[in-house]
Parts: sequence; C-alpha cells; structure tokens
Amino acid sequence: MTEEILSKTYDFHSVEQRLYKMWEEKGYFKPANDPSAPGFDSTKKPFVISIPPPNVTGELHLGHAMFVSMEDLMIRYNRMKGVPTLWVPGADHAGIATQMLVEKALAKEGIKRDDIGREEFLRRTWEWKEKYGGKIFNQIRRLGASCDWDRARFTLDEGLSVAVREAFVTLYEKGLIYRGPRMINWSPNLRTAVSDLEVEYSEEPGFLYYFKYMLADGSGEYIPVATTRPETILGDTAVAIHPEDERYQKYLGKDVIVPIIGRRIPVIADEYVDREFGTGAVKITPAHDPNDYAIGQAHGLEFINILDKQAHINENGGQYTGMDRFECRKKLWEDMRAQDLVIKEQPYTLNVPRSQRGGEIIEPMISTQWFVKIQPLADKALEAVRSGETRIVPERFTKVYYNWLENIRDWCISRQLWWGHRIPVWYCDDCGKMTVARQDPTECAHCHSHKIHQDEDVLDTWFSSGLWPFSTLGWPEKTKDLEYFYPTSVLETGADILFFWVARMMMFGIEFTGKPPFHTIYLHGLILDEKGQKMSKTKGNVIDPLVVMDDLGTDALRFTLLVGSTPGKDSNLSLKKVEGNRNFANKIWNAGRFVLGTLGQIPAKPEAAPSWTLADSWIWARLNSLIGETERLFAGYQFGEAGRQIYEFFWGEFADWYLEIAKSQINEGGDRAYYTASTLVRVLDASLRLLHPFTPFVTEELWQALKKAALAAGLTPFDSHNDWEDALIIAHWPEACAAEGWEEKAVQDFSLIQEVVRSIRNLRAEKGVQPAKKIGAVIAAGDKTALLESQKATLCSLANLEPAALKIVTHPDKQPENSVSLVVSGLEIFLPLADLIDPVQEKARMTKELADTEGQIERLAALLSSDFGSKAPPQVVEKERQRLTQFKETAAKLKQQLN
RNA sequence: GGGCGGUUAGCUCAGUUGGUUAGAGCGUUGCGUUGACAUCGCAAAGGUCGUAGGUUCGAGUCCUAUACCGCCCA
Repeated sequence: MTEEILSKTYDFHSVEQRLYKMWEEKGYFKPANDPSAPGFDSTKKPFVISIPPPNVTGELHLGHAMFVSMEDLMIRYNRMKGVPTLWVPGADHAGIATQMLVEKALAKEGIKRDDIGREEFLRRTWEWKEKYGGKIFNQIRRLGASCDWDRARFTLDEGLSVAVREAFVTLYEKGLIYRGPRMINWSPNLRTAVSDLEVEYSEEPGFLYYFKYMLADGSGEYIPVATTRPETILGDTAVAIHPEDERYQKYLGKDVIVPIIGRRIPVIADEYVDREFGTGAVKITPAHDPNDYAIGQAHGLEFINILDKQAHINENGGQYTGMDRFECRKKLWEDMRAQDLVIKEQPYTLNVPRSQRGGEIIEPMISTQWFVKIQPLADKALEAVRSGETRIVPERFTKVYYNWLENIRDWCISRQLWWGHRIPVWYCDDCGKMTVARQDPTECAHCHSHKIHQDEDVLDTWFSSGLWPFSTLGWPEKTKDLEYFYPTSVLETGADILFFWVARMMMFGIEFTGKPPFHTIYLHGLILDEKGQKMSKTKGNVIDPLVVMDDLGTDALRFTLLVGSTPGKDSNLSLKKVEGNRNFANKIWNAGRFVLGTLGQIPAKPEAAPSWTLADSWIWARLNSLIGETERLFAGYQFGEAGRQIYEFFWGEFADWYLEIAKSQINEGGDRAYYTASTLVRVLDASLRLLHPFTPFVTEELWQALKKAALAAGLTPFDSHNDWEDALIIAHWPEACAAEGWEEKAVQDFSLIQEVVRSIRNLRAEKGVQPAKKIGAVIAAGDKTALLESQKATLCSLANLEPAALKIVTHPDKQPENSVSLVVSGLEIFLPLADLIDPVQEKARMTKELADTEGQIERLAALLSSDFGSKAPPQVVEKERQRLTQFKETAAKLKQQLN
C-alpha cells in the first residue's frame, strides 16, 4: 500500500521551492569531486560551465530562462552520468546599464551624478547593487538552476578586480594595450566612448544635401559636393575627387573655401572617392568620419574637432559654437542657402549609427582612449577553432566567428563612466609619465614623485567578462579550482553575443592561460513571440518567465524552451505551447500515480521466475532503444530532439498503450501482476531519469514517491543491480541494456497488435458502435495465429471485444455471417456488425480499399523491376519485397470477400 | 555590397550520415467520463515539403539558379 496520497493533478506550487531547497541543502549542486575536499581524485574529468553572467540589476527575461534551462540540462545530465560537475554562477556589473539605472533614479530626486561626485555616486550604486543584486539570482533559482551558489562571483568582486588588473597590466607590458587619440564612437548622452560592437546601424529616411564648394581663386567657379551631415562642413579640411575623374581634374591642387566660416582647404585626389555617388566630389571631415579619418591620415590633412562631449558645436564652429548638432545642421544650411551655396536636397536613406544602449545617434569623433591591439589575440582565437580545439555548435557559426576575427579592429576599452574597473594607470604631475601597476602605487615609477593621479576612466564591462571562465575560478592565483576545473567544458549562450563575449573569452583565455576556455561553444537562438517577432516593451508582446512559472510551472516552461528549437535557431514561444507542456507534466504525474496505485495490488513475492508478456517485452525494447537514441542525440547536442522522443515514448507508448495493458495484467493477479508492476516501476523509473534534466521538479517529486513505494513492495529500479539512490538529481543516468536478439520481433509483433486494435477501434467509431458495447470478432490470422491467440486478453480490453465471442482461427472456413470484414497486414478481421451496415456502402469501401491496395502493388512491382531492384542495397530491396507480398495477400483477401 | 538562416498540415514547428505512402503539438470535426489523468481518452479530416532545373535506382534531405521573409557583417 502506498501511504502517500498524490494529488489528482500535479501541483507545482507546492513542489518547486521545497525541492529546490532540499537539493541545495543536501549539497547536490556542489561538485561531487571537489579539489578542496578530502578524497579528491584529480584524474576524474569534470564537466564545467560558467554561467553567462546576467546584469546584476537585471530582471529575469526569457533569454535568461533559455540559457539556464539549457545549461541546467547539461549539468544535470552529466551529474547523473557520474561526472563531477560544476556550474559557476555569477553576475556582471554591466557598467553602462547599471549606471544609467542609478542615474535615472537620481534624476527622480533631481540629482545629477556630477552634483554628488564620483565617490558618492559609487556608494549609491553599490547600495543599489546590494538592494537589487540578489533578485536575479533568486529568479534563476526559481528555474531550478543547479549551480554551486557558494562559488557565485560578481565582476566587481575583489578577486575579479585583481584579475582585471592582472590582465590589463600584462597586456600593457606586452605592448598590447596602448593609449592615444583615435577615431572612436562617441555617445553624447552617456558622454563616453563605446566600442564598434556597441553601435547598431539603422536605415532611416533623410536627405542628401548638395551644395557649392567655391574656389578660393575668386573665379566664381565651384565644385558641387553632396553630404548627409551638413554640420560636419565646419570640420572639413579638404575636398576629394577621384584621380581619374575628368570633370574635376582642373581643380586639383587648387583651394576651395569652407562655406560660412571661410577656411581655405585643398582639393585632393584619392582612389577611395566613388565617382558614381552624389556629385563625384566629396568633402573630407577627418575628425568626424571613419573613412575621412583614413584619408586625412594618408594626405596629412588637418583634423578639426567641431563637437564637444555633448555633441554641441565647440569653439571651432565659429558662430555656431554652443549649438546642438542637429540645430546646427538646420541653421548652417539656411545660412548657406542665403549665400546661394545650396544646390538641392534629395531624399536619401541614411545608415544611422545608434547606441545599443538608449538608441541615441552616435558621433564618430577623435578622442584619446585606451585600446587593445587585438589582432595578435584574434589570431590565436582563430587558430583554436580552426584546429578543432574548440568546436562551435551549430557549425555554421564557425564561419561567422572567422569572419569577425579576421577583420577585427582594435578594441576601445576605456569608458568615461564611474561604475566599473578603474583603469590601473597613474599619471605623474611632475614628469608626466605613466605608471601602470597591479597594486595602487604611491609614487611615480619614473621620477618617484608623489604627485600622481589615477586615470579617470573605467574599463569596458566586456573586458572583465572576457576573463570570466578563469577569473571566477581564482585566476590569476593558481587555485585548486582553477587547476581542476579549467578549461571549462561547454560555453552555452545566445548567438547574439558571439562577438561581444564568446570571442573575447576565447582571446583572453588563450592569452592569459594558454588554453581556450572551453572545448565547445553551444549557441542558442533568440526567443521570439508566437508570430516570430522580437519581444519588446513597446510592442507589448513580452512574455515574463516569472509569470509563466507562476501560472504553468517551471517544468512546463523549461520543457517548452528546451524542446521548442534546434541549436542556433530562433524559436517562437507561445503560452499555448507552455500549456501543452504543463499538460505533459500532469501526464507524467498521473502515469506515476497509476503505477504507485498498482503496487498495493500485487503479491509480496513472485512464485516463479518471470515470464514476460508481449507488451512487457515490447515496452522494454522500446525503452532501451529510446535510451540509446537519447544518448546519441545528447552527444550531438540535439537536446530538443531527445526531449521530443522521450515525450513521444512516455505519452504515446508507455501511457497510451502499456499502462492500458498493464491494467488487465495487474487484474490477472499472482506473478503476472507482480512482474507487470515490476516493469511499470522500472520503465517509469528510467523515464523519470531521462526526463529529469528537462523537467526536474515533477520528476524528482514523483520519483521520491516511487522510490518509497517500490522499496515497500520490494521492487528494483530500472537497473536492477542498483539500489534506489537518495534523490533523482543524483541518480544514475540509465544505460541501455545490450540487445539480446528478441527485441525486433517483439516490436514487430506488438505493432501488429496495435494495428489490429486501431483498425477495430476505427471501424467501431466509423460505424457508431456504442463505445461501451462489447462486440465479438473472428480473426483469421494465418501464420500469426499463435501470436494473436496469445494476445486475446489485450485485444479484448483495448478494442473492447467480448472475450467469449473472440475467435482466432488460422483460415476462415467461410466468411462469418452478418459480418463486416477488415484486412490488416494480411490478417482478416470479421466483426458482427452487419446490421449496422449498408451493404452497398460496405462494398464501396472494400472496393476502394482493393483499388488502393492494387495501386500499391503496381507501384511496388514497378519499383522492384526498375534499377532499384538491382542497384539499391539488398536490405532495402528486401523490405519492399516483403511489403509487396503483404499487399498481394491483402488484395487476395479483399477480392475473396467481394465475391 | 558580402555572408547566414528560413520557406514542410489552418497555426507553431520537428525531421544530421539520401532509402521510397512525410511526423508532433495546437486548432478543427465526430464520439466518449462511476478510480492514473477532461491539464483526459478514442477516432477522423488536413501536406504535389517556396519555385525551376540537376545529381541518383531513389531527394523534404545533396548541387545550381530563383522568389519572398528574417538576421549578421560592411
């Protein structure tokens, strides 16, 4: 008897938090083989994942839910396989995002960050972090993440800050970090530089402005020039033409006059100029356009910066000084029109650079910043993937990775923010030289002056994230964790941060540890809404994972995310799907409830050795083949497909068929009941093990009940040589039993029984036989007579036949009277339903069936006599030959009945 | 401009070494409920796998071209 009464539907509310607490308290999230614990075995290869650190002040979204589900699946799978696993959690300080958040909060109090100063601002940001920083961790816990919380790290932790210092100084010492004025992307609102990656380009309607560049010689002649950004005219230092452009040859070497402000600038020739674009002559603004910057350098032009930090016109803008950039655009153009310098404006689609954060228009500017000389690092990161040391899944992203690293540009790492790792460089007020140090210096390394001050800037957040896989394990210290757990195993994250994060970890990992930080990069796609659109607050189509978990359960959400897509592909999520998987969780629950219920109805011990029914053998064979398939799919990172197959097996085979048959087998009592229960327990156990990485909560809860009841009944788990473990989370992953040779036949035989049952059900439904009404049947089974005879009980219960009226014969003496006949895979089934049937209709049905069958015969005969017969592999041909034979039998029987 | 992905049932998607009548869930239709589950069961309808060529005994699957949608890079 089972003591436990399980609720009729699975109540995830009462389960999830309790189980999570239990797992954590029992230490299951910690590595089974810990280098700091006694009995450590350094020869065991661990499985390690570093979590993609979410923003410390962030809120859980589906992207998080996706990676947590995926990583937890891999971790749980490996843990169950007995591999020591470590999943390192943590959070990212997210410089820009967090600073913006805090500034916004301050703004509500009417405070600007400059009002309170750096120190106070940082104090308040830490306060904010302490207050809200734990939130995201708790939300990740709700997803069931089995990470080792004791090892949780934060990018601004002391240890990680040491790592950042070490990395910066090392790179500096190797000459891979430099400081200097370069063309960078400036975010006027944030008043900081951002990297190339943090700029997004959007196509927007605008104008191409045509105007006159008057010659300086007073001839009244002009060169027509077009631009999309007239305000940059203020910073023009040349007009360029193509060297072979005959239209403008005559102006080469002459000077022209910058409109309004009157500066004399040269006309130069450069191959870069596109003769087809605009007028064929272009203005050159070396300080505010990346292409012009290159030309400016090549031709030794003057670089005139016309913008200040807020993108207002600076003192170089003459009468426009102090004006906003867009205001200046208008005003300048009006003034030029007044002076008859304007030719025309033409509608034009612009490619506008916008900030990834906030969306404001980014200005290319020259600014003194810190850079990483990236090519040497990129080369090594390329090589690691080319050599196969690190593999990218799905493979097609390999090309994207190559492409980016092959064309990479130096990385601007300084940010004019306060929240972040301050650049470890001190400037001497006396000798002017720099001191770059791991420890805060008290004096200048060159002249020993004490008048030094630290660089005001902080590092790009991704600089510290790039160190994540090893900084979290203790680097640069040679900790035991680092030694044992590094390199990590799989890096799992969204395909959208391949460049931002993954590539940078690869570069830094190899540079600082000599090893790529992981052997596999697994990328998942974006989660879109059910129509395939990006979720956004403005569109109002955001699905909040916390709400979904509240409404439908964590397992349902996880299963949906895991099974909903294939590697690297975006997937559309709809609540309908999650609902479907909530139903699946409930199905698991109720199948479990049924199995538990049977355990009270069986004898304490069997009397004889087991004799298995066809159904027992069938479900066992199917289970074993499922285990093998799952193994194969997991090895190829095909988690979604694995989940789908387990789902199909559990619902479509175990619950729909085996459970139904088990009911009558249990009713037989005695050994039959005992061994049926034992099969139920073992198949359920294995299923729960296979499902656990996908749906950890419902499986654990049910498994605990199963274990208790099975122990009471003296039944073993799936692997009968093992005892029941303490918890499913650490239970052994099932291994398929070696095939013994009977499996194929059992599956084939059972399929035939299924077909017979289905066709009887079908005909009953079609003819409107009362579902509760038991009917009789005569089955002429030929060489399958013995098989059918042995499955009489099953047939009766599944097709609702009257046992006394079911006759299995080899051949019918004559067609039973008043019966309707069915022909299934060479068998003839006669059902006494004549009174329900219109003979004309019946004849039409059979005629059609015969025609179909003969069509198949024709098709197969043609196929077999074609080149297929001689060139296709023998097994394939044989398979078709058998089908042909069966169709012929069927046709013969149909003909006989029609006569 | 370059690259990648998608196009399979009304909808959302599976379908990884090419094997011959293409699968699931949802939705639709009909029937069904006194102990596993109505968050359910049984059954049915529904697809020339974007288009055009090609390779092959055989193509949803490989190749070429093309259309449309989406993404990335410039």
